[in-house]
Amino acid sequence: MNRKPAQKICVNKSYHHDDLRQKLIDATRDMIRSGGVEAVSLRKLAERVGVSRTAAYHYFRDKNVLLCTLAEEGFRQWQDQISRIFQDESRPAAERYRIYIRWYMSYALENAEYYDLMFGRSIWKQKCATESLKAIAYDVFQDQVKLIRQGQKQGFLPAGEDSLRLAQVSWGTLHGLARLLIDGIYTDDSHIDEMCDCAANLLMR
Amino acid sequence: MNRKPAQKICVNKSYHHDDLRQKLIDATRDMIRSGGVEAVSLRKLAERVGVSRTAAYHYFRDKNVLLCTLAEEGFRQWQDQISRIFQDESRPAAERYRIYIRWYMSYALENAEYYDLMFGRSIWKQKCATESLKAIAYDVFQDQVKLIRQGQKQGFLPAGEDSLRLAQVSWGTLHGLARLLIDGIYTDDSHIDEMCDCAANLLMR
DNA sequence: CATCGGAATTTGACAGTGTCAAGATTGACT
DNA sequence: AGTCAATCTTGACACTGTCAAATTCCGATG
Repeated sequence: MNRKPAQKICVNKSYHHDDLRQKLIDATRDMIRSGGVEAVSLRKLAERVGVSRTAAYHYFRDKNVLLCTLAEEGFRQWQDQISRIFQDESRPAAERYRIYIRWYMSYALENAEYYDLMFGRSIWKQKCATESLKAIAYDVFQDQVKLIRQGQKQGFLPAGEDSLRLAQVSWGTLHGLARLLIDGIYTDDSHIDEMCDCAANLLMR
Repeated sequence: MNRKPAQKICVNKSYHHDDLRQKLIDATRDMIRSGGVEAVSLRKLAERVGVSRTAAYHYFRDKNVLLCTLAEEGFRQWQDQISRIFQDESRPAAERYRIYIRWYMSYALENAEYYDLMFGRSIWKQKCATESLKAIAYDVFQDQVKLIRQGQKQGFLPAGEDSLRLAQVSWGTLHGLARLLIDGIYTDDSHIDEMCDCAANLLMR
């Protein structure tokens, strides 16, 4: 129990950052954007923020919770952007849906690492997802089902199919294409618009 | 220079297993099946085979090459099974395609960890895939394009679409659904057949 | 004003991981 | 018998996530 008062002069530069939590989140987002989820290391993160290795554990139970927090943030923006697309009354509903498809794919490719975080196995496999993350994701999917049902009523989506199944399959199509491109299985990304249109043609008629 | 005859008396319990390479592959396959790609550790693998930590490095340049070898094996079986489905002349072509879709999904779910290896990011991202792996995967995809083109000629797939795009999108649909289920984003796996049928309905008409 | 509690942060430690460089062991061939 | 190259082991390094136990600090209480 020694410890001299000593260096309090130069203040809490070392101890007590304000809003370390937010700083951690911001830095993590940066790391994901540049190097992907796999490049996120709690130790590098700490070094980057200028704090000790285990400091983050005060704000996030473990690495998984930190990642879930980021993913949650992603889903909120995702939801915003989609609702913005479909609120644009200046275009016919069917065209909005085509735009949505193109937006989906370009978002996924431009934010590949972030998309991978949100929809990747690292977070969702075997009950890793936070309750609040599951909640927002479920919400987003429900929005999707509503849009599909609406599209069926408006006549540009096949009315014969069950709305839930149609939502699952149409999301599956977009997600599948996105993943195949992001993961590097489809190596030619110079015909994405054609792929989008082809998908749209199958869905809408 | 093949040293085949060379059968030592007995011994070599410690040094010189025969066909260690194959033993490593087999053990790795087991580990993948039970715990997934992420559960594969070279050290555990070595311990399991009864060999030292770095023994595997004599047969595989690194962990990635080992995994690619396994994936390659998977693709070969994959190709076999598909060609078997489409060679069954007792059923009409359109029905064969429906069967294929159901087979795809059930294979993916029953061999989730293996599917994840074959089509997962861990292998394909940023030039990790072996040349021979890329070759067989490309081959499988080309088969797919041929089947699509054939289906278009036979009239149960939309003739207006470009065959390549249609192959990309249809695979995308199946892959997307498989991934969403495997990765635990779709949590309800009790309506898979309905999802398959819905996908088939969109594709064929 | 001193002190004390609890929150914030650090240090130390442990069990993992992949992989490299060097050394040890072996069987086959001369 | 001796050599050689293939095979396998040992040692080491730099990473990783996370736990337990210190330490440091701020603010409220006496």
